Amino acid sequence: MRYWLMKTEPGDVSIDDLAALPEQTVAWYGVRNYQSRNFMRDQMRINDGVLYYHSNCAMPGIAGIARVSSSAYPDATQFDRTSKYFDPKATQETPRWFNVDVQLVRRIPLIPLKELRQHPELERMRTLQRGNRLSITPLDPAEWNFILKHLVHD
DNA sequence: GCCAACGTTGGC
DNA sequence: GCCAACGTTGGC
Repeated sequence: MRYWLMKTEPGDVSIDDLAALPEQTVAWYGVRNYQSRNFMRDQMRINDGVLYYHSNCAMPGIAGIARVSSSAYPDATQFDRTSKYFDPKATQETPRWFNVDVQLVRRIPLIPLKELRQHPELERMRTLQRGNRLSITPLDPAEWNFILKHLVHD
């Protein structure tokens, strides 16, 4: 079992949007970065833990706990000419982009980025590294445990 | 295969 | 809106 941090812009799919979706599940469409794609396609398994992160907004931080709820399959938006994620080089026979489904486990009071940076236990977290822009990053089990034990308050 | 130009990310 | 960081593209 692995753990992941997955970024979303709340203007796109916020934690509240996710909670309102059928099965509280969203296809993690639109990833167009090979490293992030490979994490989904090659390493994610059903029930992996996910920290649902709000980025590019007034208060960036962890907004909820989720889980991987499907294995990877071709991202439908790459074939959709009307989508901004359309990829003319992708075909049904050889898709380029894959996504998993992500299902909400629970919303939590937001853990702001500013707070994450205050804990030495988390200083090596990929997402906190200078210059990191990956929208999907693996988490150490120790980081996951620390966050759930010490930073999530009901 | 190099690398400059360009586009995107995302915190602030 | 700014801008640093970094990934991708494409000419050569």
